[in-house]
Amino acid sequence: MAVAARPVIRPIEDNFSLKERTYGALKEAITSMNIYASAEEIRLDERQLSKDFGVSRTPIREAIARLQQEGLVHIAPRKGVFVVRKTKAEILQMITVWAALEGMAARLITETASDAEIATLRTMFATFEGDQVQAKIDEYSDTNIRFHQAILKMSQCDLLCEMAEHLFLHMRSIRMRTISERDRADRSIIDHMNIIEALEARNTDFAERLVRQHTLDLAAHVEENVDYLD
Amino acid sequence: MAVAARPVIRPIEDNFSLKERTYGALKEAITSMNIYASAEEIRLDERQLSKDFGVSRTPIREAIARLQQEGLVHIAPRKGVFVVRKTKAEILQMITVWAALEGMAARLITETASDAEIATLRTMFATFEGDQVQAKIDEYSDTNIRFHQAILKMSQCDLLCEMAEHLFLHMRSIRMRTISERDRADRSIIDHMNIIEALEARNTDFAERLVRQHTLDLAAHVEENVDYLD
DNA sequence: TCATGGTATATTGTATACCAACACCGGGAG
DNA sequence: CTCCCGGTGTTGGTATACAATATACCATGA
Repeated sequence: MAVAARPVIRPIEDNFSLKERTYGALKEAITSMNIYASAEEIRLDERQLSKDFGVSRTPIREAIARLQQEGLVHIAPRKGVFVVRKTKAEILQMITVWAALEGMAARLITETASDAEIATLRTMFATFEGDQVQAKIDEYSDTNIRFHQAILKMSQCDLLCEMAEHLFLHMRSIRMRTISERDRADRSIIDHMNIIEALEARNTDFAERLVRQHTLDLAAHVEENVDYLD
Repeated sequence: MAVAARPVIRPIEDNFSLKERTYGALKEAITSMNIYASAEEIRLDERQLSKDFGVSRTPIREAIARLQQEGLVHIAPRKGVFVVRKTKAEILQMITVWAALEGMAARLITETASDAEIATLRTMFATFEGDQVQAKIDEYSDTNIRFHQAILKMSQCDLLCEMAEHLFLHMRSIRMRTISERDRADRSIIDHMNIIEALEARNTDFAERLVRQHTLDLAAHVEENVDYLD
């Protein structure tokens, strides 16, 4: 059968509104910058942004309103819009909540995920056999993050994933590298393997406990070693 | 002594901007209405709201942008803004996350709260001695909600509290009354007492497990009995 | 009668002008 | 030298005009 002369299947690439694009651009800019590098507050000038983006202030303001709701910026009436700096206490709370979310994700995985899915977790660490971890410390850092995101995703609970992602967004500006440092990497990979084993064994309570404790250990580490906050 | 000619005491309560007040008003309106009463979508008309509130569209739009970010409304470009209706699956996910959060709260309570604080939980149920529960079913429903909020608050973790509150906001429109029905009230109060005991005993793991299971039981109940969603 | 295309209208998206409030700075008085 | 006060500029807040587009309705022709 001949193919009909249909013009073309054009899904019409997303016509994002200016508000949407401005929101995305600002969010990206904020999360990718190191907020804690300079001591002084970082201010967003509506009119300046308006010129930079080449749009009017209206979409800028709506984007800022959303960023405010998201907790990324603080609007000081008649003074300016400022990027919020999380306090150490707030970071610790975020990690605590993260521990709760990821722990629940682990539970769900033991109940619903397939063996094949769980098996994919092992492959993530295939390149870190033996003592390769120290050598590929940067690469491991990325893998580390992807591992935790994989756990969340595998839970099949979109909300869980979304909320954890949101928390992670706020922590991106803090250099995660310094958090999972060399001396922690070895311990980390052991934890991960134990977690995978618990998942494979469908040991719900144990898997949750391991995941929770692993994340709470991070909190303790931050509590003790991170000092460039506040 | 004559009263000085002070202009007025005015605590200047309305230091809130129009955007802020519009946001609050819309949020209150949305959460207090029963979204699922009618089958058709509920639309918010900017111009209508503009007239109702007596302000221009700008603050309305900024408030709507925030509500969108919060997940309460959906903006369909050039078509209108609509109050989002949560699906049953989304509700179940919210309850699941809630279980994780409140479980973690219970953990924290066993580690940091004072005996006196924990004791206050008992007083909440003082008026429901014996079989009073069935008689005061409505009142118990409120107490039930306050109990869970008290747990979150007592955890001393503001973020935990805030995120749970946010989840609760989305569920308010669903009649919680029907969720904690007569036949569940008895079981509920038993669970609560067990939870309090575990907290008092500082039994971290057990308290968490009881709290988590109590909430997951709710999820199972919703799964089975709630059918006015979707 | 039905399909098709144009058009009117309604609704949000965007730009811009103006306003009110606050910060900042400089000068004068003590 | 310090402190107060007022002018002035900057900034977010608000209103409104205009543009773009989705939708419904209607006319027209097969």
